[in-house]
Amino acid sequence: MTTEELAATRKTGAALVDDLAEQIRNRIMTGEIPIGAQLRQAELASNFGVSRTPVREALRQLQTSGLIEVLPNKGAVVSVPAPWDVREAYEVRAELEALAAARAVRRITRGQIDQLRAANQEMYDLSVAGRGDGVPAQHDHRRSNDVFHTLIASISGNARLSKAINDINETFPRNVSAQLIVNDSRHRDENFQEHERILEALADGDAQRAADQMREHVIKAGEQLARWYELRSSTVFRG
Amino acid sequence: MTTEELAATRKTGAALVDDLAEQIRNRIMTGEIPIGAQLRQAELASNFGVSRTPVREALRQLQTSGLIEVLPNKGAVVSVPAPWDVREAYEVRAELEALAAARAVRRITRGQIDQLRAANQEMYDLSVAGRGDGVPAQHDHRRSNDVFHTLIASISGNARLSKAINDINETFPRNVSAQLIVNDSRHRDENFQEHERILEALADGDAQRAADQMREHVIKAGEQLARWYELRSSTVFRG
DNA sequence: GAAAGTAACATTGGATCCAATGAGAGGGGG
DNA sequence: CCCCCTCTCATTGGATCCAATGTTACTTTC
Repeated sequence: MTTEELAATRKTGAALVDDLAEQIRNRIMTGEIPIGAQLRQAELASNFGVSRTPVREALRQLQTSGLIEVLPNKGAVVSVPAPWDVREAYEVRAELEALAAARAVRRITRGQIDQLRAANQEMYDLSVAGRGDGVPAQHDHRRSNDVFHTLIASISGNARLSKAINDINETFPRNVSAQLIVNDSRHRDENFQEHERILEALADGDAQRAADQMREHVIKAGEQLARWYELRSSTVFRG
Repeated sequence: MTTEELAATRKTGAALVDDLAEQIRNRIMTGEIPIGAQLRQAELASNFGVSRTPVREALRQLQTSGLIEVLPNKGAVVSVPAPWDVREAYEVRAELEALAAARAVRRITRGQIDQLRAANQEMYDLSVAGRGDGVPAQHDHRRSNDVFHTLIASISGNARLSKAINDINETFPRNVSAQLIVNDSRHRDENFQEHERILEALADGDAQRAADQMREHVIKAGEQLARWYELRSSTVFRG
């Protein structure tokens, strides 16, 4: 299908705009729209079968969340994350997820621990099975990883905390980090074991350890992502 | 002057929309536009001397940041904060500001400590002088308070952290907390002394204590704000 | 042949238009 | 007397319009 108007079964108002923003965000997150790419209003409008008006409102939302940058009279481009900015953001995210893990200790149930363990195992299996399979494997992997992290955040019982973590996550396309973990067995194993350590701390009811393990894990993930963007920018300058 | 078009000297594009969003946000933050109030596009448009188009984009930005809610075909209203939501948000803010304080310890200079001390003293003096003077005193007080907190955040050296803290702050109108502190001498004194304790920890280079004091201070402020909203909602239901 | 100017084209951006939905008043029926 | 229906008005929301700005390719000149 050339357009996705079928999916947007005649929504209207805030619903339509939010939906547009969500779909554009997804395309950026998955890398379908690459970093630095121009977002032309007319093109997006025809893609989604609407006029430019709601598209522009959706772009404003994405601008506010920092995923795109809007230059006066030049339009919107997907933000290219600076490595230092990634490190800063992940330091914040690490602290927030550490808080979430600490809080989750007091509220987590046996069933939820099993759920988390299953998500982690699934993520590992997907990584092993999908080596080199490219985009779909990365996509599935990212989903399981998101399940793991968002589940802990939601168990924390603080909706604002979940939202704050999510807001940071939505700032950077993360298909790249999935790529790393899927294709590099060392990263994959480390990632799996870090999750397991967090799980153990949660199961033990050790809030301090859960927080520390989570903080360390997220910082490490951020470092990998920052490195990837460093590599990428130097490649771009060469190529 | 009836309109503020003078201030908006023919801006255009993202600059105009951002400016509109900023001005509307200010009016909400100061209470000039009260909580729960309807925001009519046509009214705002004529107030600012523009058409409804950029106003709608500005409203989308405010919607994304959570300050207003947009209901389909019914327009935008200023969000009325639920007390539990305020507590949750301030728990997050407390953690972020604690991190900022801890990080600031390693970077703060003697001059900056003096600056902070001056801001705190000014805030106290303004509170004493402005008792009962109403809106202007509250406004000045809130500004000095903001200086104190944003300065520490900026000293932390993590721009994302500053932004995350700011994003949470911009979610709730805070004229009310200023009102509390200006008019209640006990709150005023406690606020002053909490700031002093944070300053001492910063001056001593004690990251742990700075973080703990800051966390406690912000949680307490959040509790006050939440209480205020509780009181308000029960009053509204009676009146 | 290169650089600068210019003219056509593409794109953004605010204003305006009209359809659609919602709110409220007035009137008719139970 | 109260309830409900309908008609009208206010407001939102997407589409369209036109001016303004930016970009690119072509031409002209040195």
